[in-house]
Amino acid sequence: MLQEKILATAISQFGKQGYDGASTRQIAGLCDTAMSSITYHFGGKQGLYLSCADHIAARISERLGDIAAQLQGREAEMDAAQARERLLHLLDAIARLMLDPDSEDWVCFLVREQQNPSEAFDRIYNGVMGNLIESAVLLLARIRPDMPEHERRAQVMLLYGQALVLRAARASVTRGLRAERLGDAETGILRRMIRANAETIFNGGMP
Amino acid sequence: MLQEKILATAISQFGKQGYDGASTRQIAGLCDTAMSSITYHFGGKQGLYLSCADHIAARISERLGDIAAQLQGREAEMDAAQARERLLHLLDAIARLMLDPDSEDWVCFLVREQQNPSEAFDRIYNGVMGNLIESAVLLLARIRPDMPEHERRAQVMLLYGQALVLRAARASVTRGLRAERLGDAETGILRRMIRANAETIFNGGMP
DNA sequence: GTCTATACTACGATAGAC
DNA sequence: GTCTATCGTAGTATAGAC
Repeated sequence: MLQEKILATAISQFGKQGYDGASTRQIAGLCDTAMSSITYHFGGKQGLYLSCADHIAARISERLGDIAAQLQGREAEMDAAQARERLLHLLDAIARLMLDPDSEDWVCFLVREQQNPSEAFDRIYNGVMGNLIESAVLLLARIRPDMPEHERRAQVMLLYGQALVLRAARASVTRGLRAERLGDAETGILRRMIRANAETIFNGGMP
Repeated sequence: MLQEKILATAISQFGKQGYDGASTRQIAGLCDTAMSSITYHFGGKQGLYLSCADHIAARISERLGDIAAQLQGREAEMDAAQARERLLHLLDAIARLMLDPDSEDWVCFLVREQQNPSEAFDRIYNGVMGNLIESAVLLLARIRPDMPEHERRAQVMLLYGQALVLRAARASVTRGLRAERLGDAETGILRRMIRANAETIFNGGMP
């Protein structure tokens, strides 16, 4: 399917080079087609970019949607131990996402987009990201009912930050770990430590 | 000074729009000068970009250099309690940096640069960022001598990640906190929680 | 639907006047 | 040092053939 090929190529190019850096000519060229195909199928560069955002939202759903769907509205029924396991699982899934080479392009797209959010960010946030944050907040409410709501929200963002850094500051992380790249060994350590930190934080302030 | 004005404007534009998105014409225009001034003073767009990197490294030094300088080589002499206070102070300084509106432009520059690191990233990393990471690793070694070196390195990156997320995913953080922007109230909570999390993590696994 | 042609704009670099 | 003028290149958009 030409449209899908263009979409995948565009996400890769936008992710690598940013909106302005990527060119429709080059994207079309990589798909062995003419630039005007993009106009025809997506209405232009801007339209292509927004379609990329929708596609990314769909991919996040594919990958994390199961977890979020299982949670949908059930957070309130869980006991603290169940909620804890679910949240740890969610955090690990996000960490794996940030470490997965296959997701590099579109996570880069997303990180770039957050630097100056446009309509594309709205689509992704409203599509799935917001749900992932809200689910985590609800789970944390079961784990730490003592904590004020606004602190729980802050805590969720900080927990996600530990995963995000693995992609957003990849260049610093590889150097900081004195590694050439994040291989299986580094990946394993980082995932274990994110989990351990989260568990420690869940217990924080509680006897 | 025209050169400094161009530099400040360029950091802002590169930060907001990325390397390709920013244009030398526009940067010159914002400084009420001709585009060829950039050629004259910096040798071209690429030269200007690298000068921005050096300027950013200098600004990080201004702001965090004191902390790093005080630490220079003294980490080994400290006892665990001193090291703990120093590292908490360093983390808070970085968190404040990520929250400070004045640093928005150049932190954006840095986040963008990490998406596909060039020579500009080398200059900043070798200039100051590497030192900040290594200092933190040495401090953590005093606090958690039981922890293997490679885990300490990973832990430092995760701790920094909690601060980084405040800038790199600002759009998600403000929405996640249900805030319009990160004001004094949110800033205070986030800084307190980063500190509390770090303290908890320092104790993690220790009785 | 997909291609070729072309129009139009904006960019970075550079030469030369002052 | 700073400016104007110009060149070549590369971008998006669009019209029209097939």
